[in-house]
Amino acid sequence: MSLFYDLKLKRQKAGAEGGVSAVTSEGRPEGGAKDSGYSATCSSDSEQSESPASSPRPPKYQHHHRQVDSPLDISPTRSDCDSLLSSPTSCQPAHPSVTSSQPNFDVLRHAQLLRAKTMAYYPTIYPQHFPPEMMRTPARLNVAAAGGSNAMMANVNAATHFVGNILYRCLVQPRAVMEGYGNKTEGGSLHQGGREEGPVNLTMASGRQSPQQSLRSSCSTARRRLLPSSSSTASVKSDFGSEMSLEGGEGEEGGQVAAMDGPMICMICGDKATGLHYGIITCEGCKGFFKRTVQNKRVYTCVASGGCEITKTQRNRCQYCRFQKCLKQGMVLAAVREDRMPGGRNSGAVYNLYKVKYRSRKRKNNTSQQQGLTPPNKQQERCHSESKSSHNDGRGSSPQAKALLPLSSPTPTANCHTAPTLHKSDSLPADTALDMLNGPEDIQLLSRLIELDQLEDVATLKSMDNFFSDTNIELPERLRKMGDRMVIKLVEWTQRLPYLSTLPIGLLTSLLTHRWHLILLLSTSFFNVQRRRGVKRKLEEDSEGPTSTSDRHQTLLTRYRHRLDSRGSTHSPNSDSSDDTARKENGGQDSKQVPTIKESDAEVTLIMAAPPSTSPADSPKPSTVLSPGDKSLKEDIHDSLLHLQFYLRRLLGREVEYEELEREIGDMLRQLISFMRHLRDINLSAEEYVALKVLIMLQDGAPAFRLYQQQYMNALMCYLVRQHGRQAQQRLHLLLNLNPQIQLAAAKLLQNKMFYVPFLLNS
DNA sequence: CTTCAAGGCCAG
DNA sequence: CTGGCCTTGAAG
Ligand SMILES: [Zn+2]
Ligand SMILES: [Zn+2]
Repeated sequence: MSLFYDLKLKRQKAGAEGGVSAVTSEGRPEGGAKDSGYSATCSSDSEQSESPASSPRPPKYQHHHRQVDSPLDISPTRSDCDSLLSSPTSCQPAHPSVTSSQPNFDVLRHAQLLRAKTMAYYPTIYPQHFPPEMMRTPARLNVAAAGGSNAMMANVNAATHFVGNILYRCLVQPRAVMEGYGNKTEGGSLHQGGREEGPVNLTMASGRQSPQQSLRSSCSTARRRLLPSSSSTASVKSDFGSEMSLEGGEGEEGGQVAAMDGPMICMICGDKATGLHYGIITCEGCKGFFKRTVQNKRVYTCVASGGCEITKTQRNRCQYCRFQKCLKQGMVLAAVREDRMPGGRNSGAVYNLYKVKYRSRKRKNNTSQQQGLTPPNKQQERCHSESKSSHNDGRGSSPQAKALLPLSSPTPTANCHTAPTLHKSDSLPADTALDMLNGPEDIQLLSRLIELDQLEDVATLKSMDNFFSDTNIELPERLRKMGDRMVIKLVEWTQRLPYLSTLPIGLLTSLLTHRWHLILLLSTSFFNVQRRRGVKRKLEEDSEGPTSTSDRHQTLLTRYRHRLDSRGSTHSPNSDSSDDTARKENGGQDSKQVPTIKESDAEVTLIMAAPPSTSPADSPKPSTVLSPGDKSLKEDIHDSLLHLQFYLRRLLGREVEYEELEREIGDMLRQLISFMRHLRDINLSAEEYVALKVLIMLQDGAPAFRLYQQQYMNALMCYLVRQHGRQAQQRLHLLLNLNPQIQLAAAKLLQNKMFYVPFLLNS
């Protein structure tokens, strides 16, 4: 097994509690498997450990002369750069191990799968944009092919060079870039004008921050604590209930849906079933397996190709495939209670997701009158007893409307669990194709994204430990190195992205060219927030025992909400934000949600695609309540200024006046800090962060990317549904709202030639 | 009071 | 980690 798996195993052991753990089949203790040979089906070819992608050659940057017009400008001069370009080490990844990560088989498989499917529906897309050879050769294979420099490597070099050129120039010479490339891009190049200003009034909340000067962030854990942003998602009342109830997942293959004969058969493994569990009929084992997986947020990997057969005797051979089957068969994630409250019945919202209802479990006629032309061959247990039909009707109209929108948010539920199902009847075949592509894999997509993000060390300058200390090297050189690393990281990152990794690197490069600033801003901001969180948490842990009353309190609160929820109570105790624990752990998420509950998909799309200059005004902001944050914001800015002052002094080797600094970048910093604070306040999770990043990169691009965008959007939505239940849509809206803010802040950074600032803040 | 799905327990 | 068995507790 390659390094890839070894790492995962270690992680599993290490981060047992709380965080998402990734495990492979091998991850299990031998003893666990009933039959020792469980690797029979899954073993497959082990990965040939590939050597880290040989580092791309340093790009040759060309610069335009420019004069240093600001005392804070630390851009290198042309001569500086040119003379340094030849440095052979400049582009060597600091951590070779990092670069060796490659998409695993699943990724490739999915990508290929998707490719195949999309090709079927869009016969014109690929030939047009992607040369066949490119499509046929997954990046990973190229790398593995080792051999000398192959075509792949050449591509990487080219891409690195290209993007690097631009990125570097943006970093140090934003003006040139803006003028040179700014307008030639179709989609979202930085909008020159960035004269926006204020509309980004996100602030709020209390909280003090401490500008950590010490870089103690543990970089290795790219997937830090994924802990669910807020454990109490069960807020009461929300008209979302019905919205969410999806299209009663048309059944697709019902697997061995026992003919209902005497003994019930597990729909997952065929073992003797003990009843309805999480939406379908399963055995005790599959029930427990599903519960543990969801509760512990475990992520598996199939060592084979993801097609392992799940039977009573083999079900323990591959957790990945077992879980996939669970999802495919319709087990409902939301049925696993976050508050762990036993007994009772699930709320209607969850119940509506069930494929099989408690009641009419015995008679499972199959008269689906839906529009779904799903082959009703295999009868699914579905009872259209009560409300179900009404839900379907309700949403029936929406799909049409959003069909044409590029960024329409997916329907909350169904996509997560049911594969091909859904309405194929609706208009465009295109959308049908999209739906077809949504498999249960969605659930794990985000986890995978987190794993392969690996941008933390760049965003925090972690990998540039000698960035400040190494005074032997000229500042320009160090800056250039930083730029190099960023470029390489970004390019590599795009190549690791599921689905996208098979695209010609030229396309990815093109995307990056137009979006790198947004991606970097989001990344740096996210990790900045992450670090503060980490520090804060640490302080808290140090001061108080592990599980104290606060935990219990939290649980109780959650339970309370859960109860109310299931009862359909109408009065919402949103005001309970006064509760200490609620505010602390929850970040006030619930109470902060804006009333704009049902945003039409159209609006969502608008927000996502809207240029910074216009969107801020119309997009509903999470207008925060109290504004004790005002003072805090000032403090934050002040701290950041001090922080920057400190580092700039080190970098420049001379004193920097605080006032001067404030004058120069105060404005921009205010915007940047506001954005970071906003991220903190909404408690952006790692999953949301990675998903958002990809979505931003793909936004309003070529139509060919819509499919991919939809993929990621669905994955995000699945995650949100799982985390926020009925408030998923609101959450999505909140997240998409970040886009214009990001564009504003990023544009401002470029405009002021201060793109290095967020990096320094993280150092 | 009976159902029965959810969570918990804990040998294996 | 698994999964058989037990306790819960809203719904009927
Ligand atoms: Zn089973
Ligand atoms: Zn498998």
